[in-house]
Amino acid sequence: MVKGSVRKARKEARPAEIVEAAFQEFAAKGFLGARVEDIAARLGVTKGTVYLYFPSKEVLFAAVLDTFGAQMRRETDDHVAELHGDVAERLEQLIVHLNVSSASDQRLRSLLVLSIAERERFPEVIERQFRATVDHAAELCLSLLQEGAAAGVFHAHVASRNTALTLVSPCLWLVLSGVMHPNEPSDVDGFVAQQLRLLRDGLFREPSAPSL
Amino acid sequence: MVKGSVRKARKEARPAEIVEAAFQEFAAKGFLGARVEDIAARLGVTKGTVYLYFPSKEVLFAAVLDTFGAQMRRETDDHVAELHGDVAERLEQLIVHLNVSSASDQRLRSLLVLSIAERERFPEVIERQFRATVDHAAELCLSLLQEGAAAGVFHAHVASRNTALTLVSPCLWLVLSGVMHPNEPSDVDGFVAQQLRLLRDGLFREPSAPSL
Amino acid sequence: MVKGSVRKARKEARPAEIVEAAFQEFAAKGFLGARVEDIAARLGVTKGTVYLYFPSKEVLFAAVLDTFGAQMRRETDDHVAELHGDVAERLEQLIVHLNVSSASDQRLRSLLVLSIAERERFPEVIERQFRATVDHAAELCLSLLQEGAAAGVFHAHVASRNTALTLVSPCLWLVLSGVMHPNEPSDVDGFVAQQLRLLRDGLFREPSAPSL
Amino acid sequence: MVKGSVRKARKEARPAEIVEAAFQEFAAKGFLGARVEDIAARLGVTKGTVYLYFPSKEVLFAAVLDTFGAQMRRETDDHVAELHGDVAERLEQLIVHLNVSSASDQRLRSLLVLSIAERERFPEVIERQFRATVDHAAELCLSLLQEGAAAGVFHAHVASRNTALTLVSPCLWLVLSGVMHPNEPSDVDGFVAQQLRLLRDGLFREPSAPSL
DNA sequence: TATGAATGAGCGTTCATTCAT
DNA sequence: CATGAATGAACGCTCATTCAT
Repeated sequence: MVKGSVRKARKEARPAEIVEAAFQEFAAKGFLGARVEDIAARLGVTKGTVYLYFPSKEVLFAAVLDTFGAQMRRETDDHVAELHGDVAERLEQLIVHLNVSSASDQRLRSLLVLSIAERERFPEVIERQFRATVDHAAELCLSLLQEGAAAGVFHAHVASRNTALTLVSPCLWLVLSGVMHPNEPSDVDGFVAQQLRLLRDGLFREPSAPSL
Repeated sequence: MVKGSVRKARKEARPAEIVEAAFQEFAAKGFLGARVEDIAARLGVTKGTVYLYFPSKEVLFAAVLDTFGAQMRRETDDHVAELHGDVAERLEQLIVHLNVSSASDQRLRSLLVLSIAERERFPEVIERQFRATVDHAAELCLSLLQEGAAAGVFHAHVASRNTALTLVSPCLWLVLSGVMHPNEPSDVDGFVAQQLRLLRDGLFREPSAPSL
Repeated sequence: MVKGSVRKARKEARPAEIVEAAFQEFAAKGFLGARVEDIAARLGVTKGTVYLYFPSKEVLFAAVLDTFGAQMRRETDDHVAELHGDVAERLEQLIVHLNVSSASDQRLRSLLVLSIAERERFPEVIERQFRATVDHAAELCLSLLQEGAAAGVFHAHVASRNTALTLVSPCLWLVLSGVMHPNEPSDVDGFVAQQLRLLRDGLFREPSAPSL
Repeated sequence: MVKGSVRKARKEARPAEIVEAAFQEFAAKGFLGARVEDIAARLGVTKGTVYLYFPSKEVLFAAVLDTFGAQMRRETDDHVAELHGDVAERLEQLIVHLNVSSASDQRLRSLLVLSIAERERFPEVIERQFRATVDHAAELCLSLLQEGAAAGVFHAHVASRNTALTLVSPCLWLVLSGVMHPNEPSDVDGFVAQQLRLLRDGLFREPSAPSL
């Protein structure tokens, strides 16, 4: 009983371990730059072992994206399910959450990097991946904007995809900033506070300024 | 004599031609995926010729980033020099320009992609590159925000880097969107109009809503 | 007890089963092309099991050749022991038998293929093997030719190895044909009948034609 | 002029050199056993060079078979064109030629070996190859048999493919013998003389013996 | 200045073999 | 007796780089 279960547990855990290690290597070096041998070395095994579980580097890469893409989407959805309060409060919570995740989640950074860098080599996987993260976030935003507009809380014209994308865009900056300067943590709190303030007050001291 | 000067012209034009061809290959395939032979083939020469002007693929890559990074920066600066009108008008013009460039300039897309994909392999070159584009745009924005705040046109608190980054962020979306779906052109005009409207009116129908 | 003897029977039968399965794989794919895992899979066991009975793929291959080579030789000898009638009748029976075996016995084909393909890798084993089949058949023929010549039934000069080889050669064609076109069964009956007729009548209408 | 022609000559000669070297390696070790590096080493170059001329080991193998198959067929046809004398004389000359070639031509041996060993891996190439050698020889024989039968020189029934194959079969023995025992040269002259004698006189001292 | 044949280090992948269970 | 996860040597193929022409 116990005898078999040790190996079995190992075997069942391996694919996830490999995907995790591969994620790190791919994120750091890109698809071509990552060596299967180095992925294996992260687990303390040799490259042959990787091929026991994945038939090729390509398939492994796709598994990495699918695994973490699904994971990110699930986590976002879980968070959305917990939003509470009126529509303005919920939108604020969503924006804060997206900003905080973008700034702090290493996986998100890596996914974006890989999606951009390898889009030509794995178009379908990455398309799926991209829809599951950036597009998905925009859609969540859009729902709340529509709800708020319908309730008369927001201006009617903000119930648009363009607004949703505008609200989500600062997260791209956070992700990008994390990618380019991983050692200079962003001031997320200040950043998101400023975003919310802009949304509330706009740029101008005089409300409904004529120009711009 | 004439022959000589044709040759000379050729010789002097070659590095730039090679950098241009290399840019296209690198943008399409990444640093590792691009073959020196294919870069040469774009010019109708053979790979040996590339090595007459650049000692290695690495150096060529750095030259590509530096050349186009400087080019982009110069173009942005040139545009900024032509801004006119009051501060609000100039900010609007800048935002429109950044959005339009981000949506339509293939070189911008490629630079961002390469910067992200190869950041680990060429950290210094890309750091420089990144500062010359994204950071630079944010700084230009910030100047105008500070000017507007000082003049009392904008809220005082918007004279911050965080605001500048927020304003610039939608451009990242446009670049990203162009990278991921090059065949589905974005609705830049509608997108930028919505950004400007949000900046003017904020989200809420009731000005100065208490929460958010 | 009963369980034990079942196991024992299993254990004793295993080497033969493995050799049989290996023969099929080797015949189909060659020594290098055959995978130990596939040999094992034919028996419904895993590759570790093969190594319980054979220390290496090489040894297994040698066992395959020796086993089936001996088997073929034994079957030929058994048949020869049953030949009856006068020497001409016995020679005819032998020729028919060799032809029919060559055309119909899959094992013979496989042995010849393996002998030819792997002769450099296993020179001794295959030398043995070859002597046990082709050379052996020629020797059996030669005995009968010598007996017939001594009895004055055949021309004296046919009591030679060269004649024996000539008589045996058509079998090579049948084997080869079966190897190359396994789905186009040869017309063995017509083929052997024609061989016998040639042996009886020669090529020419005028007996003892002067030339040729 | 001279400058370029040295390299050009080299380049034009290379494919043939590589095919020749590859033929030797493939014949000795089989397709899987032959290493591209060893093929290159026979020419004093490195494996990269082989790939300048052939895109893969598979293609190189096919080129080897096609090159030498065509070569053998051409040589046989050339010889047939020079046959002279009456039909019996020409048949004799053809048989002698086929026997001598089979015994002495290393290329023929290698082709047969490769055809047999790699038939599953390269079915079409080898089918073509086989038709160009063995089948082709039988057809040449058949033509003469038909001519002789029509002329009333040979028995009518020998104008059959079965007879042709019977006449050609001893060549298979010579080829096979050369493959298996390259250091024991066959007694071709005696062997072929015996074949011809059998064809003329048959086996029996009494012409038209009743049985067999 | 330009060529392109040649090099050789490097990596993806396979598979015979081992051994802890 | 049997398993099958793990190993690691081997090989096909690629491509940046060199250099004789």
